[in-house]
Amino acid sequence: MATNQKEDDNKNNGDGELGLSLSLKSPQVINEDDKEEMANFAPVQNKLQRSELSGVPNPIASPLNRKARVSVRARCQGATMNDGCQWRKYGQKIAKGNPCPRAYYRCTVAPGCPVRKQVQRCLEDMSILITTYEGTHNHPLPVGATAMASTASAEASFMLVDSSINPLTQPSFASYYKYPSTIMSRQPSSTNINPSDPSKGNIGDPSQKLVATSSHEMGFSRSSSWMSSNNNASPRGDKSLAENVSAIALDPKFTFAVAAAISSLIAKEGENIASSSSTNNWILESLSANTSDKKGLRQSP
DNA sequence: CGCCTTTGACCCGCGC
DNA sequence: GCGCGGGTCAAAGGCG
Repeated sequence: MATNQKEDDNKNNGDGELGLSLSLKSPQVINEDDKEEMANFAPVQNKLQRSELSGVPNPIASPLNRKARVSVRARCQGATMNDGCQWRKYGQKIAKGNPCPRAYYRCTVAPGCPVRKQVQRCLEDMSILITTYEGTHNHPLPVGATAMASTASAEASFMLVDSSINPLTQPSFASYYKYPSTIMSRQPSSTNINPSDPSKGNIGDPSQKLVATSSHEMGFSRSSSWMSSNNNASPRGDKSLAENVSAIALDPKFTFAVAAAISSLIAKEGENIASSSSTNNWILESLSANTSDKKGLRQSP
């Protein structure tokens, strides 16, 4: 029931999450790593169009808004993650190849809100919940979500660097939102490349991981200074990337804060993001990638 | 009573 | 053209 569901969600807000994987995708360009996941959700685009045609009120629906999509992976024992929004379940299917049912939720915070989410357990690790948000909220986020979103966005301040943009010259995601405190760059997994040097060719490698540095702690229960693993830019310099990321990933608040943050950002600037992604493949890769083995989390299969 | 979940049916796109 | 699979609809029933 709804009450039980909410209780589960709340319960799982407090514990049980060990990490997450989060990605902001433009379905127009799909990396190899994302093929399977995107295959799982790709038909949504057409279905959303169909929904519009079938008379579902969707005052802000547009191709740009429809393409806003955020995928969040988090350890969660409950049926869903509580991200601060209200969701109504409108369907459930057992997808081929995954015995775990996929649940479909619609945002009910505001009537006609086009945002939907799909929730499915990871086949390879049943403790991981894959939540895919799609669409743009046409309403202010609830207090809880807004608080989490503002916390995460202001403190973590995600900057998306895509395959063709020079992070130093191109207005970034972070600059859109006027959160200048963070430097984020794609880091190659094996080579030592200074993110400030685009000539090194690190931009555009889909295998590269997005990492962020924050000028101060995120307000979570653990120190959450996000550091590049190899540029030694840390003002603290006393924690390895793995330790830092692990600390972040271990904090359940972070999971939901990030989810809410991205959702909020999309709500605010969905068109900006989408228009930017029309020429680029925006991908916010997992922050937990480096600790995925440890935590049992995996990147997109 | 209102809102929710459940669940079978239906619709549509895609591959063959 | 047909079958399959994913996504959505909507009726039915439950709960607070």
